[in-house]
Amino acid sequence: MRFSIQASSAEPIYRQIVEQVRRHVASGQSKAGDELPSVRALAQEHAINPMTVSKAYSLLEAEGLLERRRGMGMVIADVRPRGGRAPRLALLEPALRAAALQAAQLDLSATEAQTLFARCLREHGVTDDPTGPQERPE
Amino acid sequence: MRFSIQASSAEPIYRQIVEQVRRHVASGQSKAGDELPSVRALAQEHAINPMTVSKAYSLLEAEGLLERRRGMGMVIADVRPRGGRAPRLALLEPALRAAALQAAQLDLSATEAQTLFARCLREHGVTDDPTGPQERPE
Amino acid sequence: MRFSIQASSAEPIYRQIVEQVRRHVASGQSKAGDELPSVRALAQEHAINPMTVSKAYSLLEAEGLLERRRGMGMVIADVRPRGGRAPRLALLEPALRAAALQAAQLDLSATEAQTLFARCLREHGVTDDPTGPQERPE
Amino acid sequence: MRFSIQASSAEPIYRQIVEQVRRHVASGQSKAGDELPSVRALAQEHAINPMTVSKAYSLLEAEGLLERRRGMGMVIADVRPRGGRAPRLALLEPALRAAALQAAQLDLSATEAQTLFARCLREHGVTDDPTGPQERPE
DNA sequence: GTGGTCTAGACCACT
DNA sequence: GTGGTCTAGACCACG
Repeated sequence: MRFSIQASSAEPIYRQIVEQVRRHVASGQSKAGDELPSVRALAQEHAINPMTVSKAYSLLEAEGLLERRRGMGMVIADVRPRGGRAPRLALLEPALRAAALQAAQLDLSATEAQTLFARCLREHGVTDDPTGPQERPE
Repeated sequence: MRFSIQASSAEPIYRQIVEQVRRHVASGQSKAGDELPSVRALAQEHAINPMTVSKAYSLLEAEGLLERRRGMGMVIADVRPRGGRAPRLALLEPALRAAALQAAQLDLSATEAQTLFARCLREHGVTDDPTGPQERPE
Repeated sequence: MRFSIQASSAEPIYRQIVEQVRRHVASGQSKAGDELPSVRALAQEHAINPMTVSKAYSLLEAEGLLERRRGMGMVIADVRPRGGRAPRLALLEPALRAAALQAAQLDLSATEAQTLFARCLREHGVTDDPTGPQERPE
Repeated sequence: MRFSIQASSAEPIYRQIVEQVRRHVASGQSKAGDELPSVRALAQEHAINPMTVSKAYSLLEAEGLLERRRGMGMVIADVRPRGGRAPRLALLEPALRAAALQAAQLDLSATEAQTLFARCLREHGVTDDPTGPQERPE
């Protein structure tokens, strides 16, 4: 599993890790039993403090998303494989609700907002190319 | 001008105030000379610390968006009405970029993300109905 | 709220704090809105590192038992006032189950185990006196 | 001799083994000369690291409870059979003291705690059926 | 090798 | 004043 850490971001480093693991699991890119990079390895790779990584892992363990295999590192916990897209959309919704609120306060039109969003999606490589995990529409 | 303050939000209170004033002005819902609620009134109404309100107002004053009228509180400064959508869209873009990044990490399709966004916009009353402040060519 | 911290215990300090807050709330000795000692105050009182206290508070916040009042410290969250004894007994049960398992492996009789438990309860000031929390000999 | 190992427990695996052997011997269910499962057998049966089993056995050997018979594995050492209940009760007491402390902090009554303990004992098959060594307390 | 805990101290943000 | 974050380094426990 590859992490992208931005020390300059306003989002705390430990939280960047937490969120990325959550999304990685929710999107099915990580499955139960998959190993995570060791605290020390991840810390060294991104030149951050091991305790910062450890904090992120501990939170994920408390959340039940990770399991500690003593002496052997952390692995993705055996969370129920929640089939549909629904859980992933639920993770995205807060960000979109916040954006919609801002659009309302800015008195923009729906088309303006959606056109801008479409551009942002393209810039991040989000398309309708069905190459990802296949799932039945609900 | 009505404020919506959420003490439980991750966004600092003073920043919530700043952003809401910015959007209100950018969208033309507040015009030069409009008065803002007094520090004490706003603080009492939302049960927050007056210093927090004062900090927000001071930032906006430093930004040039507000002016301090002695004995009369703060009023919207005489900023040139910037007609176009461009500035308002620029204010919205960061939120949408963040959402697009999350959609990418969640491995969602563009259609899924936009369908959800459309729903969020509707829930916040954002439509294509041209009832808001019209764009005025200079 | 008074804390009893034993640095020599095998139980980590941050966990001692977490458990004591949990029990304090479960037993009704702390109610929603009650303030906790500040991180620095608690750290200084027991000569421990502020970060250790902060870790405990953060875990309790993630658990929903505490709320952060920004710039004003932590308070007991508005958890549903769970009336009965049932939740409190549930918190005690794991310890008693472990003890019962040990009694079984030691091939002790029920009376022997219960007599010993009765003595332990007395030593900790647990009686049937229905007058609320009494001072306990330490 | 049957072991019950829980990798998910907070108690270290090696310690689970040590404690179970101790109780087995203290209760007379294992006698001097009885063989223990081999390190490899025990490790394989519970899918744990052989070094973990070996560590437990070594501790017990250092304690004098086990003896290493070359080529024959470990056997229970020739410890004097200490007839009384006192040693066995002493092994149980720490668990009960911890439980009593929790009961005190939870502001439970003695009767509540003991009723719950009685149920836990029954669930583990601990009765007053006089199958073990009889003795009169005090 | 793994993660856990704690310390000491710095700096930041919010109220 | 409050808590949050991060660092650097130490020591421990486990496998």
